[in-house]
Amino acid sequence: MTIKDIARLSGYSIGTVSRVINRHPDVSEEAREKILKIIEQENYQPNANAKHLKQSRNTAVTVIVKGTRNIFLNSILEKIQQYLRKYQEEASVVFVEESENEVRQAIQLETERNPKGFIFLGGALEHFRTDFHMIKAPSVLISGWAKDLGFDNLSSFSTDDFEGGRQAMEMLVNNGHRNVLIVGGFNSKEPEQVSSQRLNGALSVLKEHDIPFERDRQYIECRFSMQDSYEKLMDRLPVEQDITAIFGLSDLVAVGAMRAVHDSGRTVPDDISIIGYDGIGYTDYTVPRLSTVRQNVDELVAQGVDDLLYRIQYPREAVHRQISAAAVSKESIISIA
Amino acid sequence: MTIKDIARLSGYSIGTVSRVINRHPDVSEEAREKILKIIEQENYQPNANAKHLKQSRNTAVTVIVKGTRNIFLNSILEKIQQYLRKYQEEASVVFVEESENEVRQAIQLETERNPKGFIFLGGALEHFRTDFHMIKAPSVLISGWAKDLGFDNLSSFSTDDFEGGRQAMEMLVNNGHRNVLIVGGFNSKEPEQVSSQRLNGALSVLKEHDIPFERDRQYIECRFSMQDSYEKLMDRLPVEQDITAIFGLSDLVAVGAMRAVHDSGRTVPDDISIIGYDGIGYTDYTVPRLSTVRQNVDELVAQGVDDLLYRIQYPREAVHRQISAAAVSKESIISIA
DNA sequence: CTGAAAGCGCTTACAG
DNA sequence: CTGAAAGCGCTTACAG
Repeated sequence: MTIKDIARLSGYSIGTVSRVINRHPDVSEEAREKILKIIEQENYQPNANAKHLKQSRNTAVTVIVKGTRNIFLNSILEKIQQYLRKYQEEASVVFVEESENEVRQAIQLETERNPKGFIFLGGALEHFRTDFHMIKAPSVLISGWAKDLGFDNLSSFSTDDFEGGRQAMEMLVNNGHRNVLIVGGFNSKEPEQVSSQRLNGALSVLKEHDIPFERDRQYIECRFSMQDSYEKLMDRLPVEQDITAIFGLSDLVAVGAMRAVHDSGRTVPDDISIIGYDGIGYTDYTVPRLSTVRQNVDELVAQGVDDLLYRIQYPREAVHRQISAAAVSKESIISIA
Repeated sequence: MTIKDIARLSGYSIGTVSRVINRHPDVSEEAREKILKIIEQENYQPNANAKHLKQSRNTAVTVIVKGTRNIFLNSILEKIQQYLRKYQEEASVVFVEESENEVRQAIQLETERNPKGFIFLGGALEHFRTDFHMIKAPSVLISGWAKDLGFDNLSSFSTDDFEGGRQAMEMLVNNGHRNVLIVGGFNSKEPEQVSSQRLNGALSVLKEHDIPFERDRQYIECRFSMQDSYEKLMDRLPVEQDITAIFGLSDLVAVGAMRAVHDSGRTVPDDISIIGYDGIGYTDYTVPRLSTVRQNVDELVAQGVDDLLYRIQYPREAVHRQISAAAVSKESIISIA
């Protein structure tokens, strides 16, 4: 079943059929209806290769996952693929190490494969700032905030991370914790980075309560991985005998922290309370269960993918939206008030 | 830069250039060398759309992941993508729920997109047995054993799961455990299913040691997820006061089991020792650290992908290979000998 | 608003 | 072993 068959069946030329398929305006209502009906009847699917030969665009949306072994991003990826599938869209996927520049990778992919759109899962804003202007395809950043970069082909959908950070810290403070460690991310450079937002939200709560926080000592940078969190904390916990709580800026960081607390001879939550961020399923099965700030992954994915598919069809300006999160209290926090 | 440019630069026709690119035998050594040199010089990449328009094959390899929220399969997926990338190959990915028929999905995808090859990550042998004959593209099953199905376009690479199951149970038995529960998978139907292999390996060890095992009572079916394992064991643990060890047929199952043991008022490993299977990174961060049978993911991926790419180029018969695994002892097992 | 035709970049019988 | 040419299924100026 090709465009030729549809043309024959409808009595119009292949040119007109093509115009109908591509929503070209200069087609009579009559022709459009008749042709659409036949396309439907015959369950005709245009050949993507032929289409993109002309347009020299690839048929797939390319998803770029920044970071490996990241359970949270993997769970988003699953949802994205399943959501795209509903619209018969193909998801091509590329995993980029945290140390690599994901935008440069995308630039290279655009030359090699020319995907019709990019979805970035996570990412370093500095790379977007310096390199994204080279990207032409409609793109969306999920779990990141690109509004202030001002690219007209880059939308972004993220959790309201400042507010999420606030909620996490409020939960600790409300339980009487005044001496906390915050762990995760690298926040010197980009204030819009998700980890900075979460950190700043948390700090704003401390400030409101007049709780002192020595940033150099009490904020610990590390990758969003169990391993890095664990190693950094194994170094620091021995010299931090007074802290009563840890806010891990991602669940993986919090899980690494739980293990480090244990290995440094203290107990969660009796000696140290812990809260994470993301809401990965695993937080229900740790011992103790991990309190966390649950991101609304379904909403992030639905809005992000909808926006991208729309902009692939009908160019319009990028949109930026924040989705609210909710802290969830579990066994890993005790009240010391 | 198109095939035309290469033809012009080399002095040969585009037909000959095309033959060189596609490794067609009927080309003189002289022409081949000259053309390859120019291709190299100019860094020419054939246009995949044009190529596949003719061959009407999609440019991507489609990876079908059987199961969502499966950390182990996600980690394999990451490696597969990175490995394919090295060869400039595109990975299109589809996640299929455990309850769905992954082979029927593939059949549909083959009609819609005609990928040049399929990689199945995990899967139910019964679906392969009944439906795979409809698949034409070269395929490989990773983490599954398809040798006995005898399809000539389906290779398979798996861990030697019988041996892996043996190692896990030997570790328990050597530590004095004689009253164990084995949890995970659905083993009534397919003896070649990975879970059956692991189970049978474990049972063979018990038999050698003359340790009794009431299969109906001591083997518990469940999905390879934390949640299902947790729920099944919360039901069963109260009535199993005598057991001293649990073998989870996947790490996720073992993690769910750890939590269930805890919630039923017992302690790991003091009351109940636990060993898992797969070797996901998380086993290093649980409290206590989880003993497991580590699968050699790098090897599975390297061999599986190499075989598939080779067979896409040069049809040959499917290969089936088992890769050895190694049990790793950690804190979740104590000796009661 | 519509059709006829050129052309996208490649592969592959066919003829030599 | 090689070239000329048809054709894969589509899009899009061009002419009407």
